Amino acid sequence: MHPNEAGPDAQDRLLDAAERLFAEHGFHGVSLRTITTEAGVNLAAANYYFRSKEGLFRAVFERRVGPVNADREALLQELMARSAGRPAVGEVLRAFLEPAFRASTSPGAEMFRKLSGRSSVDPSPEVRRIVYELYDPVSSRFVDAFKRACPDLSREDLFWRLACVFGAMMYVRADSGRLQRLLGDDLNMSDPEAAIAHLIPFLTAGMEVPPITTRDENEGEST
Amino acid sequence: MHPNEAGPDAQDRLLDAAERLFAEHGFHGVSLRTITTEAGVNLAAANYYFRSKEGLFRAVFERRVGPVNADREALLQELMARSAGRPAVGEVLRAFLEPAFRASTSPGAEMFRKLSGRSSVDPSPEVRRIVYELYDPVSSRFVDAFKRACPDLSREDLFWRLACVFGAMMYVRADSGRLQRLLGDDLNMSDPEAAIAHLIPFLTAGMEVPPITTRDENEGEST
DNA sequence: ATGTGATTGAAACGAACGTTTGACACACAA
DNA sequence: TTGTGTGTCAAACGTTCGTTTCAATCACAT
Repeated sequence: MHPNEAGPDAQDRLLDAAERLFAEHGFHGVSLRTITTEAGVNLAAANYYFRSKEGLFRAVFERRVGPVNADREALLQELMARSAGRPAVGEVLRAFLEPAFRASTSPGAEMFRKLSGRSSVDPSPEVRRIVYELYDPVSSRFVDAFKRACPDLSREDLFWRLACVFGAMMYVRADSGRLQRLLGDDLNMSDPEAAIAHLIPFLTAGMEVPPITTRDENEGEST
Repeated sequence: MHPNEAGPDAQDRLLDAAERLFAEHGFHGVSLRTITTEAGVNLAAANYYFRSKEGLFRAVFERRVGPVNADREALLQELMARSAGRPAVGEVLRAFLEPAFRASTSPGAEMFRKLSGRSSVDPSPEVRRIVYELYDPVSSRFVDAFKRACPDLSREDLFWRLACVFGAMMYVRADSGRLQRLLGDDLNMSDPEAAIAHLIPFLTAGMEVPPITTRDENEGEST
């Protein structure tokens, strides 16, 4: 390649610009022309490097999700070893949430958290599909961990409670600005440590509420 | 108007089709041609009745948000009177959540819940702006109610906890299908009564956790 | 019957979209 | 020096977009 020394190369500048603009306008809300202009590269570069607009979108996620998944796996494995397979639910939450908020403090990482949160409930099915494919393998291992941490919960109870966990995590990562409108602009949702410090106690308390539905007899736990 | 007896008129069919397609593909992910074809009306009808694509989107929301806001206002007013201005947080949650899930059982209303949840963190700022404008007046009254229900919480604590509340509500309304992928297709997030029954205990427990940050002296409560 | 205002219809508008092309510039090994 | 692969560039491809136009059509009061 012939770019060089100073600054990131075209591929990285493209990913950075796409990360920001996809987060701020959505996949269908921003054009490759806008992205490539912002990145300072030629329009054709996007298709050259990433085959298509969707390929660029996927590449933005692949760059960030890999490290998050690795951190989550490592924390979960360590937790499982330490707790002999019966972890406290608060510890599972910590292993799940910390990598999601703490992974890298670069300015691009904050943009990606917004993009990831917003894409998790994006109306476009192709957007959600890409996101889920990348997060699912590790997420399903955490579902197992939650089952072990809350053995008294029926699948239905766990379903609804994980909806609260995922929803809260996603809403904070998305940082839509709504609550700042309602409570004051001085408040800030982008501090990873504050997010962790507040979310874990809240969600732990919710997970520890006594079961609502009765646990079905034939629900085996998948050892 | 000259349509009649049988079936909804062009305007309503347009709103119904738009409600579904916006929910499934997003504002920028579906075209007026697709919407008008699905509604069985001429392409020009969308601009004729609603001035623009954005006008149609806004009209979809206005049709549904009005009743939700009215229900919320009524429940909150009744709660405030009954509790002499010091409501239990679980009751505030109930007054906030029940109208959001229960408002109408028509098939269109279920589609709108998805649309509303997904639009709350939509990457496009123009989408979020429309949604917030319609929900905010009543939502800010609920913020006050939460302040009264949790007088020991600092603004920062309340901020993070309401993020969990909004996030959980929005995630369940959005019904992205993610948790069904992880836990099983037999589970169902679209039952309003089940959502209410599970969310309220979970979120109440989270709201009642002891304060994390210390309450600032000069934070006055707005009587 | 006639005029009027509201609605529908087919067609076209210019603009913007994702993508492709082919010529050109560069680095580096042979 | 020559050949090869990689990257850049301006330009164009065909398609689709939101929106507008204007004539045709309808229900209905006059």
